[in-house]
Parts: sequence; structure tokens; C-alpha cells
Amino acid sequence: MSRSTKSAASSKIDIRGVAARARVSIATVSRTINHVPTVDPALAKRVWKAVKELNYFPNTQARALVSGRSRLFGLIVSEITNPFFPELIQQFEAIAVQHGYEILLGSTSYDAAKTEQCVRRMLERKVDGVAVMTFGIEELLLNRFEEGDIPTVFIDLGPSTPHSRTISVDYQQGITEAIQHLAALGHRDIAFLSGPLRMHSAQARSDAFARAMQQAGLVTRPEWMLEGTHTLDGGRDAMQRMLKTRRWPTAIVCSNDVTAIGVQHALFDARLRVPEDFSLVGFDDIHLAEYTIPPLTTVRMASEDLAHAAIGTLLEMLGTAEAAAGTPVPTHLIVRQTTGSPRTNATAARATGRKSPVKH
Amino acid sequence: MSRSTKSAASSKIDIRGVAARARVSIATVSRTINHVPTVDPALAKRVWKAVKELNYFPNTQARALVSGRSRLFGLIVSEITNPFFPELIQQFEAIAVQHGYEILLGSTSYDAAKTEQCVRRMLERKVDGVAVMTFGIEELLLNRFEEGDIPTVFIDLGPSTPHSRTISVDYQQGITEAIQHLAALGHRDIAFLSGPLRMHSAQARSDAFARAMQQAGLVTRPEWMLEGTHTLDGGRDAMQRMLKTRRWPTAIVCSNDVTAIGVQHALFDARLRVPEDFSLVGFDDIHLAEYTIPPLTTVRMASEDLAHAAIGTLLEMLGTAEAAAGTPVPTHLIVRQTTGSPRTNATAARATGRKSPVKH
DNA sequence: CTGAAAGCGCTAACAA
DNA sequence: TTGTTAGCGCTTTCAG
Repeated sequence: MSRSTKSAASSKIDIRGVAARARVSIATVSRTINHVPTVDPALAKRVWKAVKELNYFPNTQARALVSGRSRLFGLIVSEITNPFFPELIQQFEAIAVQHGYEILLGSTSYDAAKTEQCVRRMLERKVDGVAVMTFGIEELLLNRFEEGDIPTVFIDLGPSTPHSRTISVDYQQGITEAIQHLAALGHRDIAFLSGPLRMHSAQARSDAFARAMQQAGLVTRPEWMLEGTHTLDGGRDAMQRMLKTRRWPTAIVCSNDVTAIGVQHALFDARLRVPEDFSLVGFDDIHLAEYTIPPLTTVRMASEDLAHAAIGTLLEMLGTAEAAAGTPVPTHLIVRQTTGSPRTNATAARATGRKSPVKH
Repeated sequence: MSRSTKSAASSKIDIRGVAARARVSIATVSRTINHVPTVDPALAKRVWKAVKELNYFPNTQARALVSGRSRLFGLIVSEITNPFFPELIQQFEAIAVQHGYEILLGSTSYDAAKTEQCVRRMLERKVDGVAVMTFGIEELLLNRFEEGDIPTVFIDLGPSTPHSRTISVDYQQGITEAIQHLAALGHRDIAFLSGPLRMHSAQARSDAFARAMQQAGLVTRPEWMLEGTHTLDGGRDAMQRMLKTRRWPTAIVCSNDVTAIGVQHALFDARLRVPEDFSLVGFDDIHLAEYTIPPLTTVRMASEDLAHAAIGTLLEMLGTAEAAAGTPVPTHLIVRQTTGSPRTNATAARATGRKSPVKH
């Protein structure tokens, strides 16, 4: 077991070791690595040299214990298996790390017990702030964090309390674009497949749809306002239910992309084609949307914008950053290949095969 | 600002507060909440009562500082946007939480600098163990953790050092099933679209393919062994390259599901049909595989099994759990709708339209 | 500008 | 069985 004094056992080196080697006090080491400006450059140089040689890095636990700040941000999402969230998480993590923060991830899976436990874990780890990206009202969460004086950001939730802020999303813009696009193609019978309506953001998207329809002079029929679950299965099931009804719409707007993918699947199963039999519009613009067959027309809400807004707001609440201006996160339509002219009833009845001729 | 003595400011309650209210020493409180069996039940009851009333929970930082254990497991993945990883992460987190551990997530994005930083963060936070699920050899990682005496599990990496173990995956089983399935359908010209070959697991899958082909008495042509990137884009690009060559295989086996989805997309773009023109097999069986159009035939490797094996091994190394026996993670074929009889050259030339008649 | 010393909240000897 | 006490590694007064 050869352990040269220099290299190995990096984990056992502490601030005292560095101080000894640099022939200064531990206080000076502390100041140096924290970039306190009043340190004599000569000493600082000795300290950094020792740090390098010993491969020292500070113990985060001790640091957090004494300073009261953990440099940890909690990120609470509902369900990590919806591809939108990983994209969001990745952005969030990248931006957090840039600012010297770590992410503690929690997923609620729409389950009260899991949510409670998740909040508890965040509180125990003394996160400096929390971003709740569940796209749903979680009064519970708000109260618990409020009690602990922990800065919290939510996505489009109503009131801002002393320790919580809201990031607003301009759902209307993108959804209006979608309806206008559909209307321009000749669609009049448009259905909306929402997420769980108890979730505020699902409700907001649903409302935006209704408003856009009205602006376009189209009527929304109640039986064409379906409630889904924001999942693949939910989209498939809802579409299957709709296919059992008498009168079909010619276009379907979904509250998120995975729902739309579920719809595509149900349609495929029923031997119905997109966009010939049904036009389809998603929401989110996950990376995969470009890869569905055919590629999905969808409303883009950039996960990067969301992550930026969330962390900016958190940093601002901590006094670390300037006010990041509360401009809402924008959305806009991306036209791909799931939208086209509405079918005539005749087409619907005998549709078969692809239109385009074989190429190769 | 009314703050009743009982409820609010839960974050300011410490072990001393609890001790005072329960009229015991802080040591007794510590023992109670750590379930040390030698505490007098009467006192324990008083302590728990105080804990409830004050809504107390221990400061994790302090606990970690003194005990040297953070109850944190690092989980390093390559790229969170490949849907396989979120599914794995979710499983991993669930199981970790069951055992009282938290997850610190890091993604390397195949980038050396990001990887380095990621390891550093884990070391700084003093993780009790690390699972490296990058599906690639990362000597760098191994050494750094080894130096810090941190238990580490890798996926199918060669040698086990004192502090590292390997979880092996039985790639052969599932891939052999896939080849046999294809051969039974009449395929002889089968291509393999691998991941980045510098990644050990991609190489292992590739080798398993070659062996399975040999066992089935089929020849593998070098130009049909393509290297992809385990991404949507990589699958699409590789397929597009292949379509430019003179001789086409009749079936394609992919090293993971997103690659297969990319291939489907390239085929769709080229007006070629699955499975009429090409049979397609994926690997992983992500949830989405059931929702591609048509649904993807794939080799299942359960993320749950992987997560279980990883955490079991980590716990075992920490002495917390019994030896979890090193049985390899199994894989097996799931037949859906992307595999069928091989095309004849004639079919390839004039393929058009769906076979099945319209239903509704 | 630097060093000595006092804790941060908790666990783990050691005494009682 | 319970309480007292000494730190864990670090930041941060407070003197010097």
C-alpha cells in the first residue's frame, strides 16, 4: 500500500492540511478559496499551490452546516417518463451548475405520499430554493415551503406569496396560431384533448383553446373537449373513446406531445390516417415530435426558456441576481406533417394507402 | 407576523429544542430518532411527541458531517434525453428512497469536461456510492472514485477493483431470440446498427449480434455492420447512408430503441414501409416502443432490473445488505409489428399503400 | 491583512 | 439506560 504524501487519499485532506502546507492559518485558506478580496496575493498563491498539490476540495457538508446554505436547488417534476421533463431537467441542471448549484430531483408521480416525502427530503437537505414544475396546483407544496421560508417558483399558479413566484407561460399565442393554421386549411370541427383539468396548466391550455376558437369564429362542442392524462396511454384511450361516438371532428389539438403520440397510435390501430383522416397538433415540441410518423405539428414551449426563467427567478429571490423581468415564456406553432386539409366524409369512408408514389 | 410557538418556523427547531420539550438530553433524542433499541419506551414516547409537535426533522448536513455518511448515491448517466435513462432514473430513485438514500444526478453528455465536473461534484458531496450507467468505459471515472475509496458499480465493464463492481447484462439471450425470430420469418440479409463502438456495451451488443448470426448459420457482411450514436439522429443518418448503397438488407437490428425510431423516420422519408420493405428490431423496450407506428419489435432489458442490481450491489459493498448474487440482468425479445416476411425485390420496387383494409 | 477562537447541529465515545 | 462532552470541517466574528 504505497501512498505517496502528495497524491493519494485526497479525501482525507482537510483545510488544516492545506493551511499547514501553505504555512498560513485555516482562516486564510478559507478566505482564499472563497475569493475574499482582502487576501495578500502572495499568500493566496501559496494556498492555491497547496490546494493543487494536495488535490484538496472543501467538504460541502461542513460548509453548508456553518453557512446555512446548501447550494442545492430542488426540482420537483410530476413524472420523469414524459420526455418533456428530462429535456427540462437537463436544461435546469446545466444552468444551475453554471451558477454553482446542484440539483436535487424529486418526482411526485401524481401521488400524495410521494409528494409529501419529496418535499420532506428537500426540506431536510435544506435546499436553497425549489422549482415546482409539475404543471399542477400543489397547495400542499406551497405551504410547506412557505413555512420553511424557502424560495419557490411555480409554473403558472395564481398568487405570489412572500417566498413564492410564478412563471407565466403565454399559452394563448401558440394555441391561437395552431387554430388559425387549422382554420386556414379549412377545418371547422376541431376537438381539444386536454390534460387532467385539476392541473392548472392543463386548464390554462384548455381555456386558451376555447378563446382561440372563438376568435376564429368557430364553435367548440362540449363533447369535443376531452380530458386526458398527459400520457401516451391517456391520449390513446381518449381517442378510442372519441372514435366510438357518432360525429367526429376533422382535427384534434392535444394538450401535450405524448398525448398526441397516443392519439396517433389509436388512429393507426383503427386504420385511420394522419393527416388525411385527422389533422393533429401537439404541444411542447419535445425532440421526439420531429420523429413521429408522420412528424408532428406542434406548439413549441422551449424547456430552455422555462429553465432559465425558473433559475433566474430563484437567484433573484436569493438576492444573487438582478430582477430577471417577468416576461412570460413564449410559445409558437411548428408546422410539420400531421396537419392537412380536412377529410370529406367520402374520404373517411374509403381511405386507404399512402398518397405519395414510391420513390426508390 | 404571528408565529405561534408550536407550528411555524419549523426550520429553526433543532435537537436541543426537542430535548428541552421532552425533558431529556440531546443524546436521548438522537438515539430515539435513530432507533437505537436501548431507549426507555416512556422517554422515546415523549421524544416522538415533541418531534411531532415541533415538526422537527434532523439537519442532514450536520448528520453527514459527523457520521461521514451522506446517504447520497451518485447516478451518472450519459444522456438524459434518451428515454431509456429517465425510466432507469425513476426506478433507481424509487429503490434508493426505499433504502433511505437520495440521488445526486449527473449527466456526462459524452463530454470530458462535463464528466470531470460531474465526478467532482459527487466527490464534494461525499456520495456513499456511485452507479455509472453510461454504458461506456470510463476509466477516468473509475480511477477518481477508486482514489476516494467510493464504492462504484459499472455496467458490463471488465475488471473489478476493490471498490468497484460490475453488473453484467445477458445481451446474448435477447439478441439471439431476435435473430432466430427474423430467420424464422425468412430473413437472411440482416444488418446491425450499433451504438458508438468505443462504448463497451455497444460493442457487447454488436458482438452478441455477430455470434447470434453465426449460430443461425447466417453471414454478417461488414458493410451491414453500421456504427450509430444511440440517438434518433444517429439512427436516421445511418439508415440514410445505407439507403444510398447498392445492396440492401431485408432486416435491421438496432442497438437501442431510439436508433430504431430514427431508422423508421428515415424509411418513412424515403417512402419505404415497415415491415413490408424492412423488418426492424430495437433494443431496450422503452415505454414508447409500444407507441411507434407501427409498434416496435424490440429486445427488452428492464430498467427496473438494472436499478435493482445496481443498488443491491452498492448496498452490499457498504455492508448494508446481503450479497445480492451476481446473476446477469436478463433480456428477451418482445415481438410487435415491425417484423415480418422479407420483401422480394419486386415488392421493394413497387411497394405502396397499407395492406389492411379500412375498418371503420 | 491575518490568526485565534467560537460555534453550525449532530453523533459517538465515555461516564454515571 | 441516560447524560456529558468532544469533535466532524468549515465560516466568521473579533482582536491584533
